[in-house]
Amino acid sequence: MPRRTDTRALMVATAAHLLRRQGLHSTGTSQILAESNAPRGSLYFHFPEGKEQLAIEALALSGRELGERMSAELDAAPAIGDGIVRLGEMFARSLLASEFRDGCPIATTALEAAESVAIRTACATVYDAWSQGLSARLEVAGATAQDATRLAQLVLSSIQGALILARVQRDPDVVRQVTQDLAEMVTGLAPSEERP
Amino acid sequence: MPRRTDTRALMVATAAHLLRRQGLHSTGTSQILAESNAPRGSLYFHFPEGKEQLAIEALALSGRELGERMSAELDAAPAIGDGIVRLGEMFARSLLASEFRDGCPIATTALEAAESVAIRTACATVYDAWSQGLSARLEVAGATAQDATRLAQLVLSSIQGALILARVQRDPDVVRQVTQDLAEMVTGLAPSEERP
Amino acid sequence: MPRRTDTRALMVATAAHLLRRQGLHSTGTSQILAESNAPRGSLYFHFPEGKEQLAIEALALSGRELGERMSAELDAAPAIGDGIVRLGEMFARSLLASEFRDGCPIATTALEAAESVAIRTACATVYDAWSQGLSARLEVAGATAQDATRLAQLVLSSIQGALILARVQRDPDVVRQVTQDLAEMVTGLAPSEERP
Amino acid sequence: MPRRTDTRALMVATAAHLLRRQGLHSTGTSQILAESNAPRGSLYFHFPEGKEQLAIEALALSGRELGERMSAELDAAPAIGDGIVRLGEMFARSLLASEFRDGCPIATTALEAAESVAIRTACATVYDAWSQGLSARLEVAGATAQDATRLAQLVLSSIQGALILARVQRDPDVVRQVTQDLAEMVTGLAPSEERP
DNA sequence: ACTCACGGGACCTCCCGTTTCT
DNA sequence: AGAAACGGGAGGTCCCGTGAGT
Repeated sequence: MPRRTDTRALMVATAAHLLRRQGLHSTGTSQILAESNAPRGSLYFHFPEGKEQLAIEALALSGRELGERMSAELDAAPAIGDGIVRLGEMFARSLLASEFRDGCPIATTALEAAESVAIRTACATVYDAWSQGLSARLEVAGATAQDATRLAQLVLSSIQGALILARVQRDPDVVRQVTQDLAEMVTGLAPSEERP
Repeated sequence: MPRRTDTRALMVATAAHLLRRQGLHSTGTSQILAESNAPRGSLYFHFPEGKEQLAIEALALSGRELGERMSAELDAAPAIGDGIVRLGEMFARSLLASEFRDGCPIATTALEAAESVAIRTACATVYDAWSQGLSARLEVAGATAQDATRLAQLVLSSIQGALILARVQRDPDVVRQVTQDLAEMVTGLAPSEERP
Repeated sequence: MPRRTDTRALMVATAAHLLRRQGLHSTGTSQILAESNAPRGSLYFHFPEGKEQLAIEALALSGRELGERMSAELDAAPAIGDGIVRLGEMFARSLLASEFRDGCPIATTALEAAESVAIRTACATVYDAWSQGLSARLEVAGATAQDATRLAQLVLSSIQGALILARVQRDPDVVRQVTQDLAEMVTGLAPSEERP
Repeated sequence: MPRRTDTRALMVATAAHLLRRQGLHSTGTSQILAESNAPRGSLYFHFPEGKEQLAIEALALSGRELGERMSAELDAAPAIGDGIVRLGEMFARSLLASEFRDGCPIATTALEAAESVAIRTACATVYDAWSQGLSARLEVAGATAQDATRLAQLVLSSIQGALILARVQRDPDVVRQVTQDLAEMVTGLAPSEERP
């Protein structure tokens, strides 16, 4: 017997997937419903606020999932620099596997939905979380708190931008190059406990 | 009859402005028409292919205009690093002056319009031009051709990404920080004729 | 909630009526909706394929209804010839009662919609059904299978053509004359069981 | 040096061609203009009343041209019955050569444009002319004036209807069968001077 | 004599949200 | 909870006709 949350969760997951590929305005509620095998009415039962509420939850889900994948990649490498390179590889693979449709699951919606405060906030929250994840690992690698924050923003920005360029150029190389450059930049860092 | 190009050019400029702020799907032809004080019929007279053709010309216009502004900023500083910092300042000012609506005039459309090859190509062309502008100045500053290309992509990516983050966080600081970090990175470059 | 078929059926009936009088291109979805007292959204709920799907169902409805009326007229006369004359009378009355607007409910759309295979097929199906109805009765009246088929096509063609002429001339006499001529032609037939 | 009537005549001919294939509502002024290589303004210079005036002239042209072809076919056969069969062959060839697009050049517009008195009249005029051409030859073949008129209407109606059926069935056989049946029907006629 | 550009209405489609009935 | 149907606004496209300008 299907639990009541199943349909709801499926709708969020479907929305997350479509938002990543198409953005907010290209993703109709009808498409979400069709791909979730759910009738129209169910959307407004589970999400009384409608499309926006669903989108916000979808962004949060994408943020969590991709955040975990990013953490896993970073932790899989001994040095932070290698971790960043792995990040680039991961995104490059996503792009190739999806014919350059799967870039950042947040960026498209973030740029489109400038008019909605709620959606903008949801995007900001995800970016903050990712940034903190990066920052924490940069501190462990030897950066001061301040440097870590700055470097995390730089790394995040560069990858975000590279994903845009890669999509329009249909070539994942930018992502790889950028992450390699970033890796070199952070290689100088020493483990924090060994600093004078 | 007004000179034939007036209305047409105004429509392209209006579209460029709206595309930068809202992206493609949030910008209706009606809005473009209304803000251009043009009747419906004129759109399909001047742009037989419709909205897509108008969008492509608008993207090209934005690309040209912003490209020139970027070049001007880069050339206004003695060192390439300072030029990049000026770039960041310029974008930060745009964001503040527009309540964080005016970011990159290409990025939103680039991410939204993945389905349209013509629009994607138009975006790619603009990014290429910008990248080459950066690359040329990096070569003058002493980078090898190969390094210049890589660094240009890194600079462009970082700024693109920082503009996204700045918009959702409603804080232009990321742009400033990122450009400062990039400036440091390129400071080591020496004018090419002085290299060993 | 009203029983599910009401609005839908009303829309088909309205479309059938308008198609008969105006043809496909002169009949806007707005007019169909207005005369059905239905909101826009209902059209694409009940007919996901849009106007074409609605038109096809309307043609089928007209074909069925008029087919039954034709059968009734044919069966109301003892001899097939008299039946054909009754057919002519029926069409003449329709023309007069509608100020020459109600001719054949299929013909206008059939000629207009040459570009749409689906609509053409729908029209062909109706004509086939009518032709077979005629043919069956001609066989009963003594015609061989082959003659019945040919005569049915002749009768159908003549009436179709006469309806066009009657509309443009605003005079139903052509229809009456043609059906009388056709009646004479089939009077020679003897009931099949009495044939040598 | 092109005479001023050249463009005008070309537009009428183009319109006649398109009206035959597509009918009135499917034929935009833009298409006529494009296929005539004429600018928009020229239409209203040569035809101040606009599309309707052009359509009326086009219908008249088609009526004249096809009337002459029909007369030629009728006169090319010794007996009126054979002439009618030739008529059928001619129409069957037109259908086949045009992938069933070229039927009667008047009928589609006649049925579509019920709302316009002027167009309806133009169609009626053409049908009258054709009918009289047929009638005259039937009289020569031995029919009384009254019979000739009736038979002409029957022949015209049958062919008109058969052209509709042939188009939707994508098979020109109806036209051939119908004209053969009509031929048999008029074979009994004797040259008028030999009648008692 | 001819043309560019305007002018805006109407077309079909599709959207998102709601209501009412099972 | 789910499902069917309503409700109407807005989307992009394309139409036909008109004047100001050569």
